[in-house]
Formats: sequence, C-alpha cells, structure tokens
Amino acid sequence: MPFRAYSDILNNMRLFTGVPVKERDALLSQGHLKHLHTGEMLFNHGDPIKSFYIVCGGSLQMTRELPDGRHLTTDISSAGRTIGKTSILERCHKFHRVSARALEETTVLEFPAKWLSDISNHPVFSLNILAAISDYTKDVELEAEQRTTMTASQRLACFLLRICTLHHLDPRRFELPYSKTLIASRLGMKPETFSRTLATLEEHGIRVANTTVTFENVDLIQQFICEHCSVIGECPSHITLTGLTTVTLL
Amino acid sequence: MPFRAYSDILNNMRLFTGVPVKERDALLSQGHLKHLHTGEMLFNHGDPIKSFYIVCGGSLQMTRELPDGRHLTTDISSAGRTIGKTSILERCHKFHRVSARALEETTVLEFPAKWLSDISNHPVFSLNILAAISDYTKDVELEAEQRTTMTASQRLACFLLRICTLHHLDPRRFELPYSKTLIASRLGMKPETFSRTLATLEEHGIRVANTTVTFENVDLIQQFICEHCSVIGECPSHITLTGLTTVTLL
DNA sequence: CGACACTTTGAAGACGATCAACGCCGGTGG
DNA sequence: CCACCGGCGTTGATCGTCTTCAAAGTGTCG
Repeated sequence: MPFRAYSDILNNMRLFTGVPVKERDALLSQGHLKHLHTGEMLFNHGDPIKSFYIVCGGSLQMTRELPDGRHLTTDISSAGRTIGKTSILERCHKFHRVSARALEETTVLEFPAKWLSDISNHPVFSLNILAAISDYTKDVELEAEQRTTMTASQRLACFLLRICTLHHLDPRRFELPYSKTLIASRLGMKPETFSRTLATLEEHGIRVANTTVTFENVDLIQQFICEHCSVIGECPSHITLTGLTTVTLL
Repeated sequence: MPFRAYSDILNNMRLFTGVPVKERDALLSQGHLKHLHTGEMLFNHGDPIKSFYIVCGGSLQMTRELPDGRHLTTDISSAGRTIGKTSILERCHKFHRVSARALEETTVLEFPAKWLSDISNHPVFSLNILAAISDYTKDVELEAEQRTTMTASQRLACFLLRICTLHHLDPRRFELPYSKTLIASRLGMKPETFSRTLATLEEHGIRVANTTVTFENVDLIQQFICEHCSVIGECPSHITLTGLTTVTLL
C-alpha cells in the first residue's frame, strides 16, 4: 500500500472497510502527503474548496471569526478523521466556511475534490462515505440538541468521556490532549466558565487536577450523563462506557 | 409517472434532478403512499428503522421526550423534505432517535430502507442523495453554532426569514404556518421566552401581530442577521433575501 | 356555557458572560 | 542572570439573558 508510514491509521479507517485492497490502494494513490507545522493553516475561511483530506497525524482546529470578533471553534480533527466530505458534495460548495489550523505538527493526505465526486464507480467505498457523513450528521444533531438541553457541566462531562474514548485513554487517569482554552472554545463557552465548571465536576465523580483527568466512578458518570440522554441505546456523543472498558467509536 | 397527484412536489425535488425520467419513475414505483391524520405517529422513538420517506403534503414534527420530561422538537418536516436519509445509512442504524408526529393531515411516500442502500446502481441519484445529506448537515452545523452564538431574538429572526423563504410566502405579510408553542419548541426556547422575544423583534423591523408577520424593512433585517453571519456568501440558515424577492432553497 | 389548550404578562431565580485583577509559567532580550 | 513580556489559567463581582413559577386573558370546540 502507498503511505506505508500511516498504514495503522488508514487500515483502521472505517472508510475503507470492505473495500478490496487493490481498489483501496488505487484510491489512495491519487492522494499525496502534506505536512503542516504548528500554527500553519491548511485552508482559510473563504478559500475555494479544492481538496478532501484525511488526517494522518497531529490535529487541526476548525475555526471561524465572527463579525463581532469572537472566535468560534467548530471542531477539532485528529488522526483518522476526514475533512471536506460534506463541503465538497454540497450543492453550493464553492468556499470553505471555516479555517483549518494545525494545533501541532500535523500530516494530512490530500485528494483533489474530484476524487470524492467520482466515487460512483466504487460502490462499497461510496456507501462507506455515505455512512461516514451520516454518522457525522448524527453527531452534529446531538451536539445541537445538547447546546440547548444540557448545562455547561454536562456538556463538559460528555466531552471528557468522549475524548477519553476516542483517544483510547485510561479513564482512571489521563492528560487533557488540548489546552483548556481550546476545549472551552470547542464547547462554546468562555475560559472563565470552563474553569469554574471543572470544579463542579468533582461532585459528579470527575476530578481534574491541572491537566490530569480522573474518572472516579464510571458508573456514577454514566448515570449522570444518561439522565440527560434519551437516545435509545446510546449516550450523548455516542459513548457507552461499561465499567472501565473504553469502547471504540468513529 | 406514478403518484401523479404529487407530481408538483416530486418534480421540484432536487433529489431527482438529472435523473432520467424512466429511472426516476422506476425508483418511485417502489414506494407507496401513506396518509396520516392530524396527531397520528409515523414512527416512534425507539422503533426499528424500516423506511425512508418523502413528505408529499402536510407536515411532521420530529420530537423526543427527555428523561426529565421535557419535550424536544428537533425538526419540522414539510412537503418536499425527506425523512430517514441519515438514519438508514448510519453504521449503527437500528432504531429511530426521534418520533414523527403529523401536525396536520399529512401524506408521505414510503420506501423500504433497502431502497436507499441499493442506490449504488443509480449514479446520478446517489450523488443527489449525497448532496441532500451534505446540505442538511450544513444546516445542522449552522444551527448548532447559532445556539451558542446568537440570542433568542436573532435565532427567531433567522427562523422567520427561513420560513418565509422556504414556504414561498410574501415577506410583506404572511401567517405563521405553525403554532407559537411549536415554533418555540423547534427553536429550543420556552413559550414564555418566545412570546417576549416577539416584542423585541419590532426594533429590528419585524412586526408580529397575533399570527401575522410583516417584514417592515428587509434590508434592515438582512443587516441585523448578517451582522452575526460570517459565512462567506450566505446568511445563517442559508438565506439570502434581496429586496422583497424570496429565494428558493432546499 | 364550560373545559382546555394556547398565549401573554409579571416577578423571581439560575446560569453563563463580562469585566477586572492576579498568579503562573516559558521565552526573549538586555 | 534577571527583568520583562505575553499567553494561559484562575478567581471575584456584576450583569444580562433565559427559565421558572404563578396568574390571568384569549380562543376554540364540545
């Protein structure tokens, strides 16, 4: 396969499950690696959309400045995520609606936009794309809901559980992978609020000292979050945490 | 074509643009009409997902009850919209996450879920589905943003503009198509807040008397909303209103 | 007419944002 | 080596917005 250095990431991407190896490699061979230094932009709000990306290493902050000067973080994309699925396929897909900035040394695999619109002749792959978009849409729907139904402390608890699960971290003790300011922005709250909210989590069995997170009683958290989760068979942000076992998502 | 009674709706759906007539009719022939009386459920939260729907007439409220008893309205689907796109294609697609209730006498076209997963052999149609999902995703993303960046009165203004545009209403004078309680729920606010917010809209050139809405100065509204819109080339909720011309979306 | 859902209004409360100040680093430059 | 700076994080006091609770007005439909 091409891009052997990133075979771990690429092999585990659901985007390619069921796609014959030869076909997958043919698809991958149309991309090329691109490295970004910390702080470098992959693209800017308003740029014409030209590419589809797979994040191979590092992470990117999707961000936009509002006219009043506030900065909004719409997402944080780390290894294994894709960028541009929906933007490219939209009916009105000319320009990026966010900027993408490397939070650390980051490597992405870049494909021309056309690569994505030409997938009709790859039936399995195109169903995978559909599934990936649908999953993402579900995430965004849940997040929209949470922003009106949950308090800051509930959203934060969800986010921490999610982080822990997605990054395969030990729920008994792990380090925050991003700065507090960034997480606050991602959750749509002010750093001050974030800071104060951390304190209130202790009542619910989550202890945060400096940048170290400890889930003291996973069952308690489970209950705490699921109280506000009425989605059949899953917690908000799709996290089901049983005991101390982390469940792989995405 | 089959379902001639609804040819207006079906012909104007972007889902079928570019699809050869014969192919479209073949696709449509796999569906059947279903009528719902006011208040009747199309499906319930937790039901297994079996079908994809196109709304031909009337409207449906997508809703879910939270464990604490609050009722959440995630969407209102009127004629021309589809239901189930993402749920069916998701990787974990067993059960409905919302209930769908008819708000009035409503007619839908029902297709078996398999119909949607078998679209690979209809290249144009499957790209249309991708585009439809992507467009929807963009909507939801924007809405998630708006819930943290905009005030109730801004979100309401956006919603009214959106309603006016989507339903081809006269911005100089139109009737609210839904009850105020329902709209409040759709916007994630309490009826009391909604009622109070209506008053504040007058300062921004939107007059609401009883159920009659009047945009007194479309330019003013445009500016009011776009102040909070930093998305290149479009307003929140994708509405661009020039003068008194309504622009068709979706 | 009376039941009931919808809508409005008022007063009090909760939550998060804002403004301001301070401690804590890590880096830069004299 | 130390002084200074800027970004980050925390804490306190205050403010604005939306929710909550309560009550009353409006409408429709039997």
